[in-house]
Amino acid sequence: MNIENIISNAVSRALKQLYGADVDAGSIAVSATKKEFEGNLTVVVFPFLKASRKAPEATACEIGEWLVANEPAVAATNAVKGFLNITIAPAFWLDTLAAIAADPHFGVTAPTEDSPLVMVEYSSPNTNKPLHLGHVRNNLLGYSLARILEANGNRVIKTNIVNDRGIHICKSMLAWQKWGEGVTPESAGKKGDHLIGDFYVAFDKHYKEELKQIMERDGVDEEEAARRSPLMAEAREMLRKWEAGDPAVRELWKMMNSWVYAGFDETYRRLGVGFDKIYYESDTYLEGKELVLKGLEDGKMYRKEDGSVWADLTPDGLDHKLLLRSDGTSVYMTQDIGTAKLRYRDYPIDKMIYVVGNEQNYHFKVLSLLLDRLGFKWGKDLVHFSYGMVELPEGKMKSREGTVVDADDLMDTMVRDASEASADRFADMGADEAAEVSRMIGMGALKYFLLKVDPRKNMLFNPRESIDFNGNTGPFLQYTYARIRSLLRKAGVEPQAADAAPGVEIGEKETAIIQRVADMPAVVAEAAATYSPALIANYCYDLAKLYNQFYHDCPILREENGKLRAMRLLLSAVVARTLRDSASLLGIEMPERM
RNA sequence: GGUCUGGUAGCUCAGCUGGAUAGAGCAACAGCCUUCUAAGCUGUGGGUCCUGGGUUCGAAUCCCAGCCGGAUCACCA
Repeated sequence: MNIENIISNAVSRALKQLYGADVDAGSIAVSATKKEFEGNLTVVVFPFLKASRKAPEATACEIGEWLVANEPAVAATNAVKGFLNITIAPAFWLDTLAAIAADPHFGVTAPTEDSPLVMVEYSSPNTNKPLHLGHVRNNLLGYSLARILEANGNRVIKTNIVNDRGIHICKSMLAWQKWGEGVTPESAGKKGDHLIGDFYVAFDKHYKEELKQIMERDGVDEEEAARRSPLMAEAREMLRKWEAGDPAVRELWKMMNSWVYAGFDETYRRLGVGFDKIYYESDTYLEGKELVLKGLEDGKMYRKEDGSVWADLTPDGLDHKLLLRSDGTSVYMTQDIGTAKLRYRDYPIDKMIYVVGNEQNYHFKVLSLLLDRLGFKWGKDLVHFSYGMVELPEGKMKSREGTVVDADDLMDTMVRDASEASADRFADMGADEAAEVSRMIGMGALKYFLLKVDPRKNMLFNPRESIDFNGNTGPFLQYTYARIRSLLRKAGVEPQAADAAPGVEIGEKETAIIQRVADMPAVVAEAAATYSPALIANYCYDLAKLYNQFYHDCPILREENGKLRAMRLLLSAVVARTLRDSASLLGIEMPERM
């Protein structure tokens, strides 16, 4: 049981004995004491005034006296207005430190067979272009979220739905046939996803030119020109052939997609993300139709006179939603229903989380209602983990204007900058280790930068700032870790839980750190409940900052009191481990040296 | 226009289940490396928490209205 609970329980008992009031311990607010006041924890007594029928300060004093007399963990209290500040007994902090040190999995709850089965969908790329900065945010959020849920005792399946079919793929294929037949990633010396992306851009360029010519030649507007475009007609014809299973088209499609997947795999590997199960839209896009037709039969949908099928969502405050076109083909929503069906067939999931940008908020609101209507037990409370766009200082990312930040280029830049900024520090390392540490730092900087901000907000990605390794950054966490590891190496002993010996003098800084470390399970639980990697990031930063302050003021290796030195080493080791474990929930790796 | 979402220091962001004098980082300025890693630490300056009402012992936080920004409202995905 953590200290907050001990205190709130004790206060609850105090209220019962002193005033005969029944106050649920869970409703008593216990928070960290502000640093300008004395104490570790603070209880706000204003809510108890009705029961005590006394002034705030008098009530706080009475409860404080009761706590000192009856709760061993409480060493002293002081009351300021309606705030009861509580100083926890040093022995309690030492016990806490020892207990944390003795538990190798502190802060992490392992899932069991009965744990909820949660599926997290993230990444979900199109196969016509390489991943960009927006995908990076998506991937890091999705992966981190999965880690956090796992650390909080859920069974998690990470999944990816690859959008591998459609008109956009055909554009790339057509462009390859027209302007690059025979070119392969090997012959071009390019990652497959980048190569395909180039052809997609080439299509767009030619298409734009063609539109302009048609508009001038025929004197029509853009919309009409698009209808007359031979290029677009060819692309559509290719899509038709693909859907009909034309062997040549399917063969080309397979080959080009395989190039793209090889490229994606490399990007995923560098990002440090992965999946347990990948779905391909080409396998799932027909699946939803059946469910929709079944729903139609059961009267959950309706058919218009042109043959199209709709869902009436007006009872839920939304609109009517198209599910099958008049020609019987499915739309995006229907495909997502189909994907849900396959997933549920494959796994008996209890909860589904979709990591998808906030431009699709409406889509997922509708999907939730429809899945619920169609009988998926997790439909009603599926989670759309919605995140905002990443903007650049120059404005929005627009692929057409070439202001997209490519994921691979970005990672290259981060690692290169880390390497350059660290060249002097790494002088005593071998080339391999220096490269590996640079990689961890560059990636750590990127991951922390993108994960520390509230996901649902649009964020500003400032390339210059992100490679500044000062301040509230990933490298700061890594630096703190590496420094502690170095300290422990120099100490030459592995600290033991028993080093938190009774009677050791323990200062304010140490207790503040133990208090923060002890928070980790609660922080993980809250991050899991609120789907918030940012919470973990801020926790890591807090802890690292506390430790750095401690480090500068309190000698460790030079401490002459053996017990005190051992305790501080133990504390350092515990901080290092907590930093490593919590940062790993963000996918951030910790170097032993830097 | 409807719906959703955001507005906190010059900039980037925390804090939001109501609690004490609203916090970090960057940028600026001033200190601290013969001592465990200075990618650090300490200090100074910097605020109409968008505005106006309401709820109450107490509001950045909750409610209502308004202003500003973003997203969305396709037989696209």
